[in-house]
Amino acid sequence: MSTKETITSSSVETKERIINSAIAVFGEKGYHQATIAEIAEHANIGKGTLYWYFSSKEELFSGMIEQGIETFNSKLKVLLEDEEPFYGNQLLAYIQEYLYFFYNHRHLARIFSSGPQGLSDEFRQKMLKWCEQFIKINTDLIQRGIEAGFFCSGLDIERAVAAFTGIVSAFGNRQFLNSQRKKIEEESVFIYNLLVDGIASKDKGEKINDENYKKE
Amino acid sequence: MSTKETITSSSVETKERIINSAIAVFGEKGYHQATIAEIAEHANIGKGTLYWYFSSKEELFSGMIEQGIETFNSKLKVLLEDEEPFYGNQLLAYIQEYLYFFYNHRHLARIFSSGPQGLSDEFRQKMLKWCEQFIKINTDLIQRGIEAGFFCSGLDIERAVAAFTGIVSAFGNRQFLNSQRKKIEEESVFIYNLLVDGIASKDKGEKINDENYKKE
Amino acid sequence: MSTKETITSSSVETKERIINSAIAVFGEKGYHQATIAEIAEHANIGKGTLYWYFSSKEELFSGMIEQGIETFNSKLKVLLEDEEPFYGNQLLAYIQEYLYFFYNHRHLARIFSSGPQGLSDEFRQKMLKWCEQFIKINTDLIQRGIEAGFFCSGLDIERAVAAFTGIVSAFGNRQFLNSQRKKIEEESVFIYNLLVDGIASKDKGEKINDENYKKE
Amino acid sequence: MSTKETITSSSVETKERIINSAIAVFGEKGYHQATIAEIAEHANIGKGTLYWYFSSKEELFSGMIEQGIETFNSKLKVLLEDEEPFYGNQLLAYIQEYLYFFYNHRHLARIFSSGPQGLSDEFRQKMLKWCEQFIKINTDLIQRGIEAGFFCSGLDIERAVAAFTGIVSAFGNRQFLNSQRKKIEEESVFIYNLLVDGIASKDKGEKINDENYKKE
DNA sequence: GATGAATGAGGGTTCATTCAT
DNA sequence: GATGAATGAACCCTCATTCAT
Repeated sequence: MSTKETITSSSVETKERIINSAIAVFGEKGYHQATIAEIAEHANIGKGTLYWYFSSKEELFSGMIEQGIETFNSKLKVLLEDEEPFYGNQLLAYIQEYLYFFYNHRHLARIFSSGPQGLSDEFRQKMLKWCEQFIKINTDLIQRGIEAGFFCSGLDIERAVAAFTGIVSAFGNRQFLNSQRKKIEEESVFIYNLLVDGIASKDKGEKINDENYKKE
Repeated sequence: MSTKETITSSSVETKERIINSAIAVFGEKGYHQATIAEIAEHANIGKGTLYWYFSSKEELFSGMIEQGIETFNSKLKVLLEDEEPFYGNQLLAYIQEYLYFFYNHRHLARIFSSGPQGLSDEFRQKMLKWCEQFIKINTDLIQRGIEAGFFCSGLDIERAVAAFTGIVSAFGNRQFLNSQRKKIEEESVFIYNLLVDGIASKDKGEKINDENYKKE
Repeated sequence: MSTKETITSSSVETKERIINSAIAVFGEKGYHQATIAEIAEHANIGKGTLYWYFSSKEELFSGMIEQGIETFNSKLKVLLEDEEPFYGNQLLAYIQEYLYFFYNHRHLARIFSSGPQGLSDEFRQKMLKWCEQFIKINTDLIQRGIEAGFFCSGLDIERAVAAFTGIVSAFGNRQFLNSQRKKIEEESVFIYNLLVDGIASKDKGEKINDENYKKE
Repeated sequence: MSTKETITSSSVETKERIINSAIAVFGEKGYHQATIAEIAEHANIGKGTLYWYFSSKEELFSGMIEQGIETFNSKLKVLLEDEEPFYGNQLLAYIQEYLYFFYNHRHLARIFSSGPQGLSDEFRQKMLKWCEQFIKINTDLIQRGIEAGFFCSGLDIERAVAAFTGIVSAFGNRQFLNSQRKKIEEESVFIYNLLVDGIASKDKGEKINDENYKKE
């Protein structure tokens, strides 16, 4: 290993350590309540060092999220590209991955649902971009389900994506609020079944469709 | 009307004005980014006056949320106590009320989803209490659905509540992010149908149950 | 005196105290080396109080200079508007006023000669405006001298103003460097005589004019 | 050329490059606003390298000025030692040299006029020494003029030096502020004539002397 | 009841300087 | 000789809170 590589690897290590500390501290306290001093201390570096790698608190925050999002997105993409003959299995794996991620990155989830209050327009733009990417992937998931004949052909995709995201987020937050990790596999199955069949008993009233809804 | 009453009514008015300003400013900026100065200015009073009605920023915040929650909860309770013979109609009305509230009180929604980061333990306790109340009401809703034979008898209520809350929140946030009001009625029907029947086509694979899941 | 007046007068007093402290501290240390903490301490107020009156360090600096400049300019204007039959007396009084001011406001003088390095464009604009005002007043002085037949009719006014300003500034700085106040009256007379007759002996070589300069 | 010499010459070169960068950056931004990082970058070296040649920012600053001053002083000295029969020519050449230098080294001029605010006592001492050297040279110039019978024999030399320095500095700064090079030759003649004869018309009132001044 | 001037702890950021490589 | 990552003291500024009027 050459000197240069050593230096580089050490630099990367420090940056990694900073990001991990950022995840820990931002995750626990939220953006505004977390302090640079605490993050630096957590990473065992001086405050100034942090500024060698990130030009501002916001950039650190943004960099941290970006990394997480990219990791997450790429994991989801891999799952989507899997050559699984039965779509249902793919869906189930996808839901599990989602819950795992929410469990391990509660702060990211919270940031996404709480919105980028009090941050720069630049950050807002980035958030928007991430959201779009995110929705795109989920849209792909649903789309594929329709193509596979798994979901109804007339499904309103946009709404389905919203519902899907909402359910998974809620389960993620629930894990956080209870501060205890549920068996993620069980939860995944529950969500899967809800999507597949709903939760109504089979002798329930009819579904509402445009026709009978208008009659009311 | 005696002088005292006049003063009192004026006090109530002022407190009301402060809360409304708090809703406006906290709603726009979030807790940490909103300042007492701005809220006081928005309410056309001096900062000192605000402290006469609320002993701290956090108390104001907490008071504001409490009011909103209580309004919301009581609305939902009224719906639940309605003597509606068909549970489905009740459920649909409930969903609509939910979405309307989210649309009109986006900030509260955001606060709930963003969690109580960086606030006192006392506040955290209150949040927990509100959450419990909230979950309780939703649990009642689902419970009633089971009793009415509308929902499956074996339904995991806790999970169903989480899923329900998540879906509705997601639709609420979507309205906010897109900055355009969707047709709430249509969205309600979509959610209703998802709960009733799921979104899968009817020639899909079987539901997963404990037995076939273990086999994988 | 009404309550309101009392409050106002107290506010004015505080602001005045801050400006005086700013004069003292900026004057001694220069802009970048002076700290808000020291100025506040010198004024016997909290740091935050300073920000109630001035929105930034630069605004305080700028406000301080503006006040000084305006005081100075108005003093000079009064001298110019004096109904003095003999221009020479007016000139002498003007020079004296100048030296007094330089002696009492060395920092202002220094700021003007050192230029607004490291400050905002807004400040730079203000400086430019002040400079113009300042040059305007001095130009009036010289102009009036020409009209009174005191200065040569063919005098290059712009250059004369530059020379005049330079001489007086140099005497002001000299007082500062030596840290001892010379007898300002004597210095004024010296400057006056230099302007009137130069410092050459009368059997010196001729003045240079366009003709004999070209011959060289 | 031996290796050692090569290294040494390279060292000298590097040091030279640092000083030139210092001139550029200090000149543009002023002492406190210039950063070591920027100077190093401008010189295309690492920050650490700069500290190998100069032990501190202040020492760099001081070294830079010293070099400039010495260059200037030696130029002026050469002019003084010139064997010119007519003093007026020497004076004129001196003035021109002055203006040229100011034009080419505006930053040094500014530093001198802005004073050593916020720097160490050691630096202040150096500044004082340089000032003295500088005044000494100018004093020599004026002294020589008196000896040559060009200036009045009773001239107050100290004051004459101050006035002379002030005038030339003002013309130098003017060049800088206007950002356009005046015709230095013309300006020199103006200054020369002002020194020789003043700027008053010849039917002006009398010079003020101790006798008639006291009468007022 | 109402006000707003005063406070000061606390946080983000800069930058001269050091030192291991 | 040369480098640049690491450091931390110091500074400007914000803002919740208080209190005399």
